[in-house]
Amino acid sequence: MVTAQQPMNRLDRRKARTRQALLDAARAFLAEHGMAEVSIQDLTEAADVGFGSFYNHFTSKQELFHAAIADVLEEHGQLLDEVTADIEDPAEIFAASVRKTARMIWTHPQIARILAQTGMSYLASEEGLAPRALRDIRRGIEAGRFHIDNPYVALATTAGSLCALINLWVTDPDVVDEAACDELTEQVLRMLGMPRRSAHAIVNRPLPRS
Amino acid sequence: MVTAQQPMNRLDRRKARTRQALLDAARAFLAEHGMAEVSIQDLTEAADVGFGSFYNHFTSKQELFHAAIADVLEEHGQLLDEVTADIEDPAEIFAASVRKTARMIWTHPQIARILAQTGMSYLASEEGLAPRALRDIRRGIEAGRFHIDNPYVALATTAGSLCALINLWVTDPDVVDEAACDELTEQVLRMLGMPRRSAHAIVNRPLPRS
DNA sequence: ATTATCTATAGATCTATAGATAATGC
DNA sequence: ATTATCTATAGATCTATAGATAATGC
Repeated sequence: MVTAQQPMNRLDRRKARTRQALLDAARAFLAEHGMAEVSIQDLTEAADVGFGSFYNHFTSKQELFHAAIADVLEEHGQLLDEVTADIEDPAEIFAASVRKTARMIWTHPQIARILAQTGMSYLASEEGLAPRALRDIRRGIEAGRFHIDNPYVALATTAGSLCALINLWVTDPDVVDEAACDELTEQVLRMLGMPRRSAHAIVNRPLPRS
Repeated sequence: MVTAQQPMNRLDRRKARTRQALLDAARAFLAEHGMAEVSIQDLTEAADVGFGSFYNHFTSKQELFHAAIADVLEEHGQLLDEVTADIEDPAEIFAASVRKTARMIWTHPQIARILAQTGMSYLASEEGLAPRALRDIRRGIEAGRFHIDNPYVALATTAGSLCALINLWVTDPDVVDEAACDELTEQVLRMLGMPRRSAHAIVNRPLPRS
């Protein structure tokens, strides 16, 4: 979603603000209750926007939710790119991505909750973790650091593990701490065929900036 | 849910039939569309039951769906108990459970789809895979076959991987075959700290009867 | 006689739109 | 003058229940 290149006048900005208010409201509901049981009226009220304005921007709840999720995936992807920008080794990029994603339960709780509830359906998506993880898994295999046959299965396992950890945290916050995040990452690396020793070493590296 | 011990007369049987028809309809919808966007009317129509009869058995959609999911978890648990009845080694019980669960996409597609969509929320549940997996993971640790610190994290990872695999199959059936199921199991075993060699060996054992 | 099922319906809620209002562009 | 927002509302849909009907118990 590239921002418009046209000169933005005040009218356009107001329109964008309304749209964003609706997207924000949708995200809040998604994080809290999933996609279920929300009326358009609830959404416009939460967004503090006139009911009819909804239809200036979206034709259905579905469409709004999809747009909101697309934004979430995009933000997640951006974040991972930042964190891994200075890393060369694909295994380390992968590890940092998983560790950072797990830690989003504290740094970006809303995004984390939405990922946990909807992420699984977007494994084949072109945004967010999926394409990046797939890329790193393939590179890792080429570099001889991972030993698996089917990258898609490995991706599913990684994504599923992360979603499950977030879900675990939602229902039982005390069980999940930073050590648990790193342990999960270590387990995922083992799963990809890394020796126990290397897997342990790699998750104890300092995690790059925010 | 123990079946009533009272003598079942015809009236009771009819009542049970109606209830079951509603549960079956709910399962069909759950497998197909998740919990979203189904009216009670849709459900009673699918069950071929008068609309008002719904309220003889359930007070809300939620309640019906919860009962349906409880049944699914129960059936899943039963199936795993059957498959692992004759196995002693906790690691092997665990492996057989995971392999069998993955294969349910072919043997029990409806249950598989429901697990994939709702399973993550029931990680703390007392039914189905969760308590069994937790038991086997703990036993495996005691027996020195698994090497992990946090059984809950391991459970989350296992469940998440399975749900993700099922989701992958739903969106892209060709990617998932029996080999993929066994590879996933092998990866989960590695993740639990088994040496690569043992993990590979254990998923190539013949899988007990249905 | 009892009990569950079914049909019909009142009331609530939700969606989509039309028309009025307010803000901005030129 | 144009464009987005807001308010009000018609029509559709959905829930919960009351009362009639059908099936079974005794």
